[in-house]
Amino acid sequence: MKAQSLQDRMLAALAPAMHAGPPEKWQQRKSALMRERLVSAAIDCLVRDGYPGLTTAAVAGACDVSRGAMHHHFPTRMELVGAVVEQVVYHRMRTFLQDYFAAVAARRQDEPMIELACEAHWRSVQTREYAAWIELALAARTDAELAAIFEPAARRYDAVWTSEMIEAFPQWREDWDNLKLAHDFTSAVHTGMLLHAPVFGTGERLERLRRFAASTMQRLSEEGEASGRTGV
Amino acid sequence: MKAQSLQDRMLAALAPAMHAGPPEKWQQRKSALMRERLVSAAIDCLVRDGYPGLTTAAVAGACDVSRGAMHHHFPTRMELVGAVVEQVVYHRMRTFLQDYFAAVAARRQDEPMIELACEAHWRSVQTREYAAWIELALAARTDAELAAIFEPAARRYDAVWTSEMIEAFPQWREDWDNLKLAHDFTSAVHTGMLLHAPVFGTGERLERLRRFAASTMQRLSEEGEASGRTGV
DNA sequence: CGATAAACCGACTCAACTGCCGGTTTTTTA
DNA sequence: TAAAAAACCGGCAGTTGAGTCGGTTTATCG
Repeated sequence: MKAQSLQDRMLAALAPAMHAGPPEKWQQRKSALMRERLVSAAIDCLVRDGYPGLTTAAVAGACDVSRGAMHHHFPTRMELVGAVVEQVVYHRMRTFLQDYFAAVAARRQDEPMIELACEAHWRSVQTREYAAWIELALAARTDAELAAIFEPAARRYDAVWTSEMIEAFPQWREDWDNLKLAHDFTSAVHTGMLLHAPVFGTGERLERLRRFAASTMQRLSEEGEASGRTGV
Repeated sequence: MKAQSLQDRMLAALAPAMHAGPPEKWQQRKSALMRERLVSAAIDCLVRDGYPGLTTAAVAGACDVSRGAMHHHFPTRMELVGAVVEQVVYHRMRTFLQDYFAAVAARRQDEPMIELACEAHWRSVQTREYAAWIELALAARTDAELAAIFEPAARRYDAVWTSEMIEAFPQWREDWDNLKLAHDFTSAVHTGMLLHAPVFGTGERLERLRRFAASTMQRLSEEGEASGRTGV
């Protein structure tokens, strides 16, 4: 099935480096497990206390291991951060694709695809991994060392999205600029909504904004169809 | 002139506490001047190195004064942060209002007001003070001490905007929900654009998104007019 | 089983930051 | 002009965090 292979290709292009060797002696497996625990704990720290709260002591403590053990897997803090970045980028793509294609498979006949995509994106943006993404993106603005790791990864996410989507939806090709625009727009609005949540709250005011953004995308899509593109 | 008094009222509601005593002995003036220099230097630190980079040593150094002198004006770091928050909130409102009303005064007959407002907002969001606002807003998400200072100020900004605008544009009253929606929407999109700038770049891709957001607001405004509201 | 390597531990050094305080210079006031 | 007050200085804890290192336990292989 086409959607499945698309998912596979996009995820493979962003998969963390470690997902490789299948021989898997027990010690290698134990090591990989520990790395996963450490990365997950690091994401928790990031979400709870922000980038400055991502300290070696906090991460090691959350995993009930010593700082020495952690040093064995991640010699420096920045190497741990690098693993977190890989995981977060991968998870963002995976969550959105899974959610979106599941919704497409289950959709009623009259539901527009673009609406499903907006809703899937909004959900993907509310995960703890995306909260970590935001913390990293913000910190990277003023931390050159982090930017050297994060920004290439963020651009890679963007590049994968762009290159794969143009191949997956050839019928949008004449309207390609609008699909990119829709993606940029949705990303910007949803990120901005998360940032303004302390003021906007999480109730009707936010929900109204979310619906307005989705209907704007709906309209953009209809305009594309009207100007000659065949429906998706 | 009505616009002038509106500005005055909105700015007065957000003005920093220190703008008061007119007697002004030389020493008081000197002290106020030093406080301004320190706050301005703190904003520079915030923009350049983020909230963790806002250290007492960096701020004092940027002003060529000792940490001891700084301690005289701001006994703790958080008191300096409080002054920065006041300044940033005030500046955001001031920049937008001045820019907007200047544009309105100089507009050609066929230019829609909503377009001017979007452009003024986009410009106000590109100042160093708004960059500082973003750093504070983000850091406040995971720093309870900062949140206790910043979030009330941010909500006050929001409340002033809401309460004054409803009075300044009574002809929008039937369409009031849409005006609030437009403001929330524009804030969210522009903030999201700033955050995605490292990926989107600052060229045509960003400009296209900005124009699309502005035209979306234009359309929202026209719908309001069509449904019975008189033009502004 | 013995040797080698990987996983893990706890203590140490070094640097950076905040808050504090005694002392000095400049301005105000009586 | 002398005393009081405000502005300013520089150094001293106390804390926290990153990175390093010798030593210990556990798995792997000959």
